[in-house]
Amino acid sequence: MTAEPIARVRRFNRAVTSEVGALDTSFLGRGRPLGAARVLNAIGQGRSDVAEIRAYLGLDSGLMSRLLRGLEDEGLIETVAHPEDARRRVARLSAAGAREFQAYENLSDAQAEGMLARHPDPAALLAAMDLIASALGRDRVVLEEADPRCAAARHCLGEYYAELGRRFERGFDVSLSRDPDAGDMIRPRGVFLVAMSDGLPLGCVGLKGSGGAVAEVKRLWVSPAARGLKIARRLMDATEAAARGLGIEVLRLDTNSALPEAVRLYRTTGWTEIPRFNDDPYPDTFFEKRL
Amino acid sequence: MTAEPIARVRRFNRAVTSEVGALDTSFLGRGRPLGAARVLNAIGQGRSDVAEIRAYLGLDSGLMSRLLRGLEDEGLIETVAHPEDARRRVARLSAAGAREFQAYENLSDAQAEGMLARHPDPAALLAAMDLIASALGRDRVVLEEADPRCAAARHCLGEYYAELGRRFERGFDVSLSRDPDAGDMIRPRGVFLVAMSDGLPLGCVGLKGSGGAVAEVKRLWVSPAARGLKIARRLMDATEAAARGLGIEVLRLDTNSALPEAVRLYRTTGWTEIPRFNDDPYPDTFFEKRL
DNA sequence: AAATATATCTGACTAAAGTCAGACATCATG
DNA sequence: CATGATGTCTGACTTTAGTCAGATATATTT
Repeated sequence: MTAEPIARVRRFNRAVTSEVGALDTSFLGRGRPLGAARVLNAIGQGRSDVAEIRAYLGLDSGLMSRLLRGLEDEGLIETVAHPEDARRRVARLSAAGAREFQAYENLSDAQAEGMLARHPDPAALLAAMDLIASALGRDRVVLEEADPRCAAARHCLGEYYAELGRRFERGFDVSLSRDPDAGDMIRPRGVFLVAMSDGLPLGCVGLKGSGGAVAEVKRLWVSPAARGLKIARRLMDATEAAARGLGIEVLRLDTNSALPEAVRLYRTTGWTEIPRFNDDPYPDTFFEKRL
Repeated sequence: MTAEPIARVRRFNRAVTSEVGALDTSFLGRGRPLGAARVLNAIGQGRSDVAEIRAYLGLDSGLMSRLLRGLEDEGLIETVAHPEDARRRVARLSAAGAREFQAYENLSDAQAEGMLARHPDPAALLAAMDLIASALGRDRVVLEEADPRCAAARHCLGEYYAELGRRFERGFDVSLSRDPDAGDMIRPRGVFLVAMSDGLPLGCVGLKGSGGAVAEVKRLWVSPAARGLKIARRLMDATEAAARGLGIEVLRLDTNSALPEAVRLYRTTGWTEIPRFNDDPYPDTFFEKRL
């Protein structure tokens, strides 16, 4: 790494600024000023409360009012009083507004698709984008309880299995492992948590309950794009809190010494190593924690 | 990769847009409107011809004229007629303007430094940024003749040696290899080419001449951030052209089967495999091309 | 019920950005 | 040297974004 790190960050900034500038003008390309386009998009994304949009876009109340009136005159939105508080207003897209919003979506999709299509290694490009977006949005990673069979969870589990396949010398085959039943990782028996960053799942963990006082932590995974951001730590803390809420008294987990970051995390967060407690062929290290 | 690729690109766009927005407002933080700040920066970056700046920033001639007048009134720039064409004007920073430009530079540097400092793995972040910036600026990669001892060349060679160290089973030690003399890769004996993308060196190649009709191609390398963009191909084509210009009739090179992309490139671009022609311990494959 | 707080709207304003037509000087070409 | 093209400048204009001070209606608190 001889080249100046700061110069490289600034080169990156220049590159994306000109690209993003092109994106902005494409928004203007639909003959609508940026302010109005931003409000239309905010409404299209599901923000309906006018005050919420105002806070999100950082707009003055007077300006916001005029922008809404303009979109209404164009027939793109409708506003009504909030059912629970008649001072507030809620906005929603009309049929024409939905079409217009979709046109903006299509422009963005086309731009994104073009960028991928032009690159010789789209997977590498996506990995780099995920890394940067996760770094910039590190404060906006939220943990959500999810069904282990939902799309976000399946994405995480797929990546988790693929990574075990790469890291274990003899690969990894889920069918040989004791794949937990989804029902055991849903309330009231257990929970499944996904770490989401602006729509992209970046990590997961499962708490597999049995109905008794002992439960198992399974499937802890964090995307390579987000390692070092303390997401695993947050997932584990949230799992423990959920376990306490379910009346669980003892947590157990199995892992493998080929995953040293995981082992290190357990050792530094109050887990104690215990003898093997199952006959799964993959794990070689076992931990327990009393809550 | 279950998650929608296009959704991931758009997540990246959102993340950098808000970051770049924050950068823009920091420019406004110095009490100067964005237009004037952009012109000042363009001049600071060495663009002096007014027409060129106008084209670069996409400004109307009237607006440009007023922005220049404003900066002149502030005492930040001076404009004079172009020495070869009195219709055109050239602008340059005054001492006060240079200080003001430096203040903007420092803001940008601090922002870049902060981004790196906040990340757990700056090297990975930089690699991702290089990859994306190279992908976005792929059309702006230019080949330049350089001294093999200059900073850009040394950067490339350092990365090249490091990569050989990783790819060869027994590592790589330059001192055991036949390191060409810099003088042999400079005109009139040879050339050294560097592929530059907005200031960052992305690849290199050396033509090592001996004064005779036979010369050797050495040190072909392309940054992992820019693989697949046909830079190696362009470097080799430029090398051949330069060799022809130097009156060279036969090119040779040695390589290693641990570098299959390189071997594939040579095979598909008119090189023919020949018997070993040196006793360097590292190469195991040898090629020749008649010009 | 009165006082206060909140959310939106309206009118009057400013700053910045951008557009357009024409003036002017200079250069290139026949 | 006349003609047309080019680059900059000026004045008059519009659009967009944003600010601020009330006005109005509704909710919350005392």
